[in-house]
This record gives sequence, C-alpha cells and structure tokens, in this order.
Amino acid sequence: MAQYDVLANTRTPRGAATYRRIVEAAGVIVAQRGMNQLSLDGVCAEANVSKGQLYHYFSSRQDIVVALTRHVVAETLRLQSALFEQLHSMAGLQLWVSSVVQFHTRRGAVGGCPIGSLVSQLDRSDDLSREVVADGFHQWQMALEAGIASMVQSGQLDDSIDPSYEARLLVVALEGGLLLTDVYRSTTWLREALDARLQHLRDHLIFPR
Amino acid sequence: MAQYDVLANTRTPRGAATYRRIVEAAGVIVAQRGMNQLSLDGVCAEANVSKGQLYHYFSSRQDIVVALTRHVVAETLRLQSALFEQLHSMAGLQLWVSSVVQFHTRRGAVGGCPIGSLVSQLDRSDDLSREVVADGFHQWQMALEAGIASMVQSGQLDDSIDPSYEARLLVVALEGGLLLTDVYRSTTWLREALDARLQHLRDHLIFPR
DNA sequence: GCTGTACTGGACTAAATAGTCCAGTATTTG
DNA sequence: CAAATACTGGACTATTTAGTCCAGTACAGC
Repeated sequence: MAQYDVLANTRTPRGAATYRRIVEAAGVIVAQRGMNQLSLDGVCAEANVSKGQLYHYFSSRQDIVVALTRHVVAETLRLQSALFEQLHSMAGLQLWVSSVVQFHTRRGAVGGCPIGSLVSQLDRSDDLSREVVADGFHQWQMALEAGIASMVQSGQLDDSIDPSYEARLLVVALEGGLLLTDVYRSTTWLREALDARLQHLRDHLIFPR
Repeated sequence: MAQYDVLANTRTPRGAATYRRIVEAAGVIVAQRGMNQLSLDGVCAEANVSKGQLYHYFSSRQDIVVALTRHVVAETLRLQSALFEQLHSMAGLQLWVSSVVQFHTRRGAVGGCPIGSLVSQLDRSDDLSREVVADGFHQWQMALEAGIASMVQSGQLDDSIDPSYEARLLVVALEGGLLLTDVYRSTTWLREALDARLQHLRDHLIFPR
C-alpha cells in the first residue's frame, strides 16, 4: 500500500517508474520534434513500453498531454530554482538573465521557451493544459516579483518600482524574446529585451554604482 | 498566357481562384483549430476542392503549409497597413497599440499572434516557413522603426532614441504580450507591455505635454 | 504460500491520413 | 476549329493513428 503518485494510477515502485518513463519519453519527443509529432506509438518506442501500459496509466492521449505539460513546467522551473534564490540583488537578476540567454545560445537558439512553445501546440480546447501553463508563468512571475520586492524592501530600489508590474514585464520580455530567438535562431532579441528591463531597474537603484 | 501568380501553377483565372480557395481554406482551419488539425481532407472540404486539385497546385502538404504561412503573414500585415502609415507621431503609435489590443480583446484573447503562433506549430525542419515568418517580423519591425525614426528626424524625439532598437523591443513586447494573452485569455499583459514601451518614448519627447 | 490486484505485452481494429492515378472536362492558343 | 495544356473529380493505396482487449506475469498484504 503506498502513494507513489496521487495523480497517477501507480501502486508499486515498478509502476511509478513506468509512469515516469512514459511522461519523460513524451517530454523528449515534444522537446525534440514538437507536439505534432507526438504519437502514442512513438511514446511506446521511446519509453520502451507497450500500448497496454500506456492505457493502464492514462485514459487517453489527451491525458498524456496534460501530464507532459505538467512535467515540462515543473522541470523548467526546477532547473532555475537555484537562480530564483538569488534574485534579491541586481547581480542575481543579471545572473538569471545571463544564464537564460546562455542556455538558449548553447542549444542553438532552437525551440524557444520550453513552456511558452507549448501554448500554441495545445488543442484550442485543452483548457486543462493551458491552465497548467498559466500557473507555470505565474510561478515564474512570483519568483521575479519576490526578488524585486525584497530589493525595494531593503532599500536597494526606490519605491516607485512596482515589483509585480516589473515581474510581469520581465515575463513578457522573456517569452517574446524566446519566440524571436526561435524564429531568428539568435538570442540577440532576448538578451536585448531582458537587459532593457534590468536597465530600467538599475535606473531606480538608490545607490547606483 | 498569363501570370496569375508566379508562385503558383496557375495559368487561368479559374485556376487562380481555386489556388486561392485552397490557401484561404487552410488559413481558416489553422486560425480556428491550429496546425495540428490541418489535414488535406479537411482542406478539400473547407475549400470545396478535390484531392486532384490539391496536388495540381501543390506538391505536398508541406508545400501547402509554406503557402499558408505566406498568406497569413501577408494578410496580417496588410490589415495593419493603414495604421503603419500613421506611426510618425505618439498619437499614431498609441493608435496602433490600442487597435492591436482591441482586436485581440474582441476575439476573446484567443489564439495569440496570427504570425507568432505559427512558429512553434511548424515542423522544426521547415526552414522555409520559418524564414517567411522571420521576414514578416522584419517587416513589422521596419514599419515601427520608420515611424520612430521619422519622429527623431523631425525633432519630436531626442536623438538618444535608437529607432531600430525601440522597434525591436516593441516587437518583443508585442509577441510576448500576445503569447500571454493566449495563455491567460486576457489582453492585460499585452497592453501593459506595449504601453511601457510607448511611455519610454514619451520620456524622450522634446516638447512633452 | 495464497489471493487479489497491479502491471505488462502485444495482437487487433477502425478511422484518418498523405499521397497516387487517371479519365474526363474546360480553356487557351496557334 | 484543332491541338495542347490547364484544370477537375474522385476512387484507390499504403501507412499511421488512437484506442481496445485480454491473457499472462509480478507483486503486496494477509
């Protein structure tokens, strides 16, 4: 008797592992080839799993897409959690920007935002996944907002700065920048847009260097 | 002997009309249901056309996607051409922003940017369509840049403003804003992001009101 | 160890799909 | 008008697809 995953149908460690393999395989396919190319046969091959297993854990393809979306959102944010801890200084914000830009430069500026690129690939009617994505962006915004708020709180930034507003503009710059990154196969626009937002914050530093 | 469309295989008015019907039908399907749902049978039904006709004008599904992308890009820019003529004043820029926001508010904040939303729906390997999209963004940027440049030229904006840079940031704000519009079913982020860029320009007006 | 349930494998189906083929009908052009 | 060519219609094929079914195996708890 256990609870390997409340969301999943798993009751044993082996089952939980299979469930994970399926979701991760779907994640790999979508990351590499996009949601268009996500077929259940493809998932079976990638995950070394049979059709029976797929439908033991998921009730439909749609169901897999939702789980995959959750996985991508969680994973993308998890990868940045260390950076999120550092956002309470200009140096920390700059480090986050540099890391994001570097990450996308390294992967060849292909594919855009792992989360954002899902949006237009989801079925128009898939409100569930859409809300998972919305929640992901919200978490992203909250991390940025918390950092900026603490800078206002601690007197680094003057209090004409609205942390929530600045965080929203950063998320917009991030997503717009990553979309253009994908289109132009260049991170220039992304870096420019994020740096412009950081510069605006620097203009409100109480003790500018 | 004619030239109904150099790109297309058409040699007669009837043929040109059929070609158009096909591309427009594909456009309707993609706009309403996304590229996932674009099937050739669906196009035939929507355009009242037979399979033979499809393959008379196009060599593959891929070929249709490219034509469709071209069509969406051209149409989206064409719809704004009147606004593009007015971008040489803050009032004109503001009008463009308001019109874009209003347009997306009216359609229920669904679907994001007609051009931008194509990006992640294209096959990763479809460099042709991707370049068509890139070119579309470039035209968009150029329209904005021309407007801002003329404001610098005419002495409305001080010459610390780099028109090309400002135009790029506007395009990033537009695309990021529209992605979040789609996710949150709200145009708030879009309006905020575009207005923030306009405010930055206003801060550099030579005779602020 | 026994029993029930979790899990696995894979054959199978029905529908949808991209693409082919060709015979027949308009249209242009000489 | 005649010949060539542009265009149309739709039947057909080979694959791929989501989803079903069920017999068999591993495992947990008593």
